Amino acid sequence: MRSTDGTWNVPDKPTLDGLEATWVPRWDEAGTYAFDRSAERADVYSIDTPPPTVSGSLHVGHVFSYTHTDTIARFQRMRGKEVFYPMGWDDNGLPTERRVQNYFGVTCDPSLPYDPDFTPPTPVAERASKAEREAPTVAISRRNFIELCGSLTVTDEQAFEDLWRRLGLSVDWSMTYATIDERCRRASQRAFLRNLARGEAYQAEAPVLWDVDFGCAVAQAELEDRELPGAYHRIPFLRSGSGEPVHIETTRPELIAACVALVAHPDDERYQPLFDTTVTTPLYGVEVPIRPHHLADPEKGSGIAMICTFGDITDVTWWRELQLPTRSIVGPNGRILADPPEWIAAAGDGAVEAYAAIAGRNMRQAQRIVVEQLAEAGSLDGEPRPITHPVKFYEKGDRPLEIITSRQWYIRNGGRDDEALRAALLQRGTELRWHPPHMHVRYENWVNGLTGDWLISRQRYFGVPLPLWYPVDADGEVDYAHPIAPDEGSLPIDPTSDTPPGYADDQRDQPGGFHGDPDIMDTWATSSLTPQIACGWEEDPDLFARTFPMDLRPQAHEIIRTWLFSTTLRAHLEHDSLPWRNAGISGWVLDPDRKKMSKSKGNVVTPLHLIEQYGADAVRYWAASGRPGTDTAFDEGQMKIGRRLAIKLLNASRFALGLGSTDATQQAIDDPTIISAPLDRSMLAQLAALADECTAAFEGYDYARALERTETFFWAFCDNYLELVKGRAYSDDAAGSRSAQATLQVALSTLLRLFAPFLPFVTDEVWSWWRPGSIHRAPWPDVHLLRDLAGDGDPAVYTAAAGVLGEIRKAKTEAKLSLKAEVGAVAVTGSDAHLAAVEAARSDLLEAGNATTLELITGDHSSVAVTVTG
RNA sequence: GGGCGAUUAGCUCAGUCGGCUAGAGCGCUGCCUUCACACGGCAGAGGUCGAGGGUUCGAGUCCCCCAUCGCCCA
Repeated sequence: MRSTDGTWNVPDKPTLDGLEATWVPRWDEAGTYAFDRSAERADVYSIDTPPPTVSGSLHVGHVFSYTHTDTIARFQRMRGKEVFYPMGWDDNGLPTERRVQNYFGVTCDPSLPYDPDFTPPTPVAERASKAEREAPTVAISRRNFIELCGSLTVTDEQAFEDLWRRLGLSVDWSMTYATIDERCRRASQRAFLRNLARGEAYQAEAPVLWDVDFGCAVAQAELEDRELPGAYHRIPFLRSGSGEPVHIETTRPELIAACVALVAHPDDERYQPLFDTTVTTPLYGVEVPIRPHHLADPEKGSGIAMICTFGDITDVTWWRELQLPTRSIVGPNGRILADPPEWIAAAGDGAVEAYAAIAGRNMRQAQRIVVEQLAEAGSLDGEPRPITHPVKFYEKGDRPLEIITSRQWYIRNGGRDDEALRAALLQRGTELRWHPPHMHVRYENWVNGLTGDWLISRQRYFGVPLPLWYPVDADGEVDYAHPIAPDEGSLPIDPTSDTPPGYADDQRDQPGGFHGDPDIMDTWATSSLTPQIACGWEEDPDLFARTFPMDLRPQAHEIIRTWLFSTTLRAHLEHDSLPWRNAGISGWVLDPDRKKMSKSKGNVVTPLHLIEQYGADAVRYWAASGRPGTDTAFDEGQMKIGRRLAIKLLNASRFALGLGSTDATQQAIDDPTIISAPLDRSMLAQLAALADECTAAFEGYDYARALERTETFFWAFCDNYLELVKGRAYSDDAAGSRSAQATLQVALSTLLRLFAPFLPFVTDEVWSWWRPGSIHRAPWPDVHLLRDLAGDGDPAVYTAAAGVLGEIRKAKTEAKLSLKAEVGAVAVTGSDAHLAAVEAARSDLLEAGNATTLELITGDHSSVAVTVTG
């Protein structure tokens, strides 16, 4: 406990128990981590913390990466930087919608009116009977749904904050934001409107990847490939005139009705004669041309492919580049359109009849039916040939994506036709300092692989609304070409409830009135602005000037393509700068089978019980042992070691400080000759080297190295230095004792501060026994001061003495004796330099080894002979 | 298919500019207790550094190639 009268207060029986409960509130009350916004930019270190998704539970993967960042934050703070370290919550978007749906058993129906007296249903998990738990979901209005999302996230966020505090994150909790809060909605809408004004945002009626279950467009960054079984169906198309068959092979026969052309490679001699002739589709008899295109793969299937609008993204390329017509048959619900489209109707009754069989069916049903129809018509050549192929999915989705044509909003990202922008973004990637450096490659891969602009509109509810209205003409048609934007001063707005300037509310969706855009923006469209949001862009120019561009973006590697890239893009467009100078990329936590921990695999470990069992410092120790960018196995064994280290710190500190409550540190600073013993000076010289190394490691974002070196030094310090000076420290030799005490205090103070970024609880606890203030606001060890105190100290003395002491211990252990057993003669053979180093620690060695004589023999080889007398 | 990373003791990992006999912790084995520490300490055993080739006086480290695993991209 902290002394109040200047005396030390070293407990007899120090313990780790209850440290979190003591220190979390104490740091809070003292404002230990509060950001001082009067600091100049050069003295600020600002961190763009990843806002965790609050709809899920925290797992050890979060603890892992957030601890890495916290060690950097604490190092920078001790180095004298004013650390700007806010936390955010990502509550915006689909994960929250799903959680609310499942938690309360509700669904959103935008056609329902708002119910101001709405009472949320009892959470499903709290319902008394099975029947109640299995009751049908309750449909509620969009606004009620959004309010419910808001209330649940508040609860979730509090639980997250409590855990983060308990883990010891040195966040300034007064600056927390949430991606759905008013400030974020305003920033997100403002940034979009600026993109729009500069021509960086645009809308287009175009084919988009579409999740049929969510009824929502999906961006390239949200895709993932999954290997699925499929089958090549070999199907003849008949040449117009001759009726000669041309066989195509397709995995999607159900889309024949959407076929607009066949395509083969221009160099493919088999098909060259057919180019610009036509064939008719089976079942429907629609005439389509055969066209050449270099993307047709002669090796694949029969080498000639059917182009449908749209079966996959290659179809979209062909459709665009060959300027083919659009013949869509799939609706937004993932089912075949109910009414026969015009080109089918025009092809005659047979076509309409064939189409009617699949109208309204889902893709799986439609395929089965079409295959049967083809077989009956003799239009299926052989059995379907099973294959496994990659299919595009929404990363959170359950069924393959379809491609449908719809009006959506985009932000230019260099992926479509703007090579200058792409080059500029690649350049930003080289300006950013990556830790570890090889992560830069992932960014380059992604930017180089972009195939289109960023689709930001989403047909969902809980998110930041697109801040636009559209005029409705006299015929009641919405005029999308002339969007109406709000003034920045009125943000944030919801166009489905707010009225545009110059209109009255009763003109909503009326001829001559307006229509509010019902879409929301991609969650990344808000998350990509976390530096601007955290730093107070356009709302607090003073704060912004002191914190932006930020110093560090910590994040995991799998979201380089989404979060890191989109943030870089937004800052480039808005500020013509990088959003931060450094990117610190954490690896993943793997389970013992080296699989990534994820909810879907069911192998996640939640952290709370680990903190309870081992202590926050121990859990942090495990996390900080994982090097930047390196995947690390979850290992409770490491936490046990961390806990042991923390206990060792308590006990070693108790010893070092238990010799007397005199501040020998200041005395030594005033008069460095107080530290007179060669061993003491030697150890301090090595300690200075350690501090140097740790500083360099932290400056290179290699916290793990700093921890490892400090730990190794400390353990040897306990085994060797403490044992060597113990006798002298307790002895009547006033000068020797004083030298030992001063050295112990300097060393302890230094080691505690080197450990402080990793073990914030135990180090502040020990600090409080004898030092004023928090260790976390104490200065990082001053290497120059340590070197001054070490004076002419020769590092070899400590090393040599530790070596001889080790040999004495070994001899006693091998003789199965207590380490306190008496030893007769110790004879050290070695070079003159080595012997001189041993000689310098003679009396400490005799005392620590409980030996009677120490003989030094010059020789070519080093050895130590110990005569155990018993 | 292209790229990045990894491969060192039973396990988890260090190994910085190429330089003594390749290190640590865990686990295992043995020993030592009360004067900092049994929530402990000390010591011991344990390795063809994934395979092969090359450069070099000298390679875990640099180069080439291969294998396996993971990830990113197509």
